[in-house]
Amino acid sequence: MQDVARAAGVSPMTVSNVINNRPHVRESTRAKVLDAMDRLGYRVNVAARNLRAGRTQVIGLAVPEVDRPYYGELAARIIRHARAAGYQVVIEETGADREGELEAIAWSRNSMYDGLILSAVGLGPADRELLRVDFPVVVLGERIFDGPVDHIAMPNTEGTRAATAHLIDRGCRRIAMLTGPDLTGTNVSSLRHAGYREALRAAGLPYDAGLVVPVPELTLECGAAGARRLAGAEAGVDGVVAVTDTVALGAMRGLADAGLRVPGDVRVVGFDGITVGAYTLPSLSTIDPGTDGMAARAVGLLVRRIRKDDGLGQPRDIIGPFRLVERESTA
Amino acid sequence: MQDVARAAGVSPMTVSNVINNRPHVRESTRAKVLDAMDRLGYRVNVAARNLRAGRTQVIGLAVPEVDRPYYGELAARIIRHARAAGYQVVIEETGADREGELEAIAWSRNSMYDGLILSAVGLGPADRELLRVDFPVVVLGERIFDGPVDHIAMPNTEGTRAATAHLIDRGCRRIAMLTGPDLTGTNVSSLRHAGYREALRAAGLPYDAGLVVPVPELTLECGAAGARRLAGAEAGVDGVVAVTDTVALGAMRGLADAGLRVPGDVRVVGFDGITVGAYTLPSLSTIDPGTDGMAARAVGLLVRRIRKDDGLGQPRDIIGPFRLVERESTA
DNA sequence: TTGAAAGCGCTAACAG
DNA sequence: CTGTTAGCGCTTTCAA
Repeated sequence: MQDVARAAGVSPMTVSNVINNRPHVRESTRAKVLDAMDRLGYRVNVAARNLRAGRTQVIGLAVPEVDRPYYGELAARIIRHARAAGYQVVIEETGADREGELEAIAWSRNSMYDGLILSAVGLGPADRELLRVDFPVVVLGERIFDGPVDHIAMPNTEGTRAATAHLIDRGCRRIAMLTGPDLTGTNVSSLRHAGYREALRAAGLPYDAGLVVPVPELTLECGAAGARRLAGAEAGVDGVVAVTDTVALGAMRGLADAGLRVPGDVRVVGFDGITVGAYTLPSLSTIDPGTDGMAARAVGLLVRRIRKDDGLGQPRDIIGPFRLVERESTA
Repeated sequence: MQDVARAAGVSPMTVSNVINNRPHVRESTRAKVLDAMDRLGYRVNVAARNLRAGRTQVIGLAVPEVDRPYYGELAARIIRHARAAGYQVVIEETGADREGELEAIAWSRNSMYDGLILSAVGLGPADRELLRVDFPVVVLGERIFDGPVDHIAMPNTEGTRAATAHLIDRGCRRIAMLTGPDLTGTNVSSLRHAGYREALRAAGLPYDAGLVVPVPELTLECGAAGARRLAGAEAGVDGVVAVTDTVALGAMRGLADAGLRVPGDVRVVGFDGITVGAYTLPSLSTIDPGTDGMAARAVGLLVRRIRKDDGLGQPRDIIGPFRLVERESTA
């Protein structure tokens, strides 16, 4: 910048004014500066600007795993909304555990980001105080109500209850659930499992622990293996509620491997509304939590916190709406 | 930091030494400093460190669209390799066009990133000179050979040739291709189309332009629509080569909608080796270009360029190996 | 409309 | 083992 100023015969301040399109610069001066910038191939140094400004225009996004379709779609939407608000997004993987999530928070405070969107699956109400940081954080998807930060939850229990009720509605009577490994606490699996259980109770159906199959990871592979295990162990299963769409897609594969047809023998419903579910054979019925809306709200809230927008007041707890999407897998 | 230094009764330099785990700090001093840091809730200011160091430990990754499974998986792998090398990753979307890609390069030069991995689909040999920047760039996936930057190409033509030959091997004689919109130049679609054509010629099969169906975007939706269009317009098609796995999955859906069975009536093969293809019904045969290997090489090369590692010499052009993965869709 | 001075927070180089 | 000096490149403030 010094160089440009010298080459243009002006002060660095004037160069700065030109770069930032500030008024009160004579046209001829502006032209001289632009010309010098061009000749010298000048680029602003973002690091210096950040230091001076005390912010980076970068937000962090911490998700369990980027290559799970749901998080890929979530990340894409967050990136777009952030960009629209003038922010770049750095993606971190937490590995779907509590430690990774806490680490993401700790890192963020190194002022590399102006704020953090944390898609949490491992944190629970007990970690409430650990979220008390002097730094804008929005937590997505986990149920830590009345915590110190803004929080956008999914309608986990309600959605799964609706999904299960939908199967019952379609005539299923022996409905299994494929869940994650941990049914204690307030993680996604236990909340969705609760919804499954509530729907059974509401319909007067028995809860059979043998029909609840935990899978170690929420992946296609584990979903397929879980479904095969289920098909081998339990007879007469006519419905499967999967904790996520990815697990559901794996399950449809596993059921086919076991010689069961979907929806003929077994109906299947997932949760998340990922795109590919609309195109599989059969297409997958699911609970759509409105991912784009969640992304928009998360970015919007975070940006307002970063800008210290008053009128936001206390941390907010938001639960979005959901929509049951009926497709072929429950037809 | 000043504050910490004052609180600990030492100089800022000593605080810096403690933070960076440098030797030659007496244990008692280190303890005092750590204590002061703790009490004051001190965090290093990354912006200042970046300014001082002239680098950010951040690399940019520009991809067409984050929520296409292939790019999601690619991004995940790049993030992991980058992290292992001590770098964070910012993801930018180019929107799959040349302008977006050039913009990504221009932005990067604003020294926000130490380097850029550009997954290019719109740039062509004509843009070779535009890549001549004083800034480490690795181009992924596009065929700009002998350009000014390192370049990791996919075996587009060879892979599609093998995929098509595989269909011929399986007895297909009227093989269609679903491609992207542009078959001129050196984009992914035209290169893969060339492989398709080569394989037909090698087998002595006629090339029928009516069997080449361009789709406007490489999405599930367009793949499905393209397949339906194909099924309506051409009779006796017994094989489909899709330009990507995503298009292939859409196509399997579209063929089913048209009453055609895969692989009974029509065999389908894709390209990219995305995970979900192993779990669909039927599972998708594909050309696996070794995405993780590409990601590792891209990050490795970029990091060496950033570190000005000599011994790398001239920009490199690398074409990875590929592997035909035979699954149910071509059984 | 333009410029001079000062400092954001950190660390390399060197001195003690 | 610890401290001093200086400067990375930018922009806010105030003066000309």
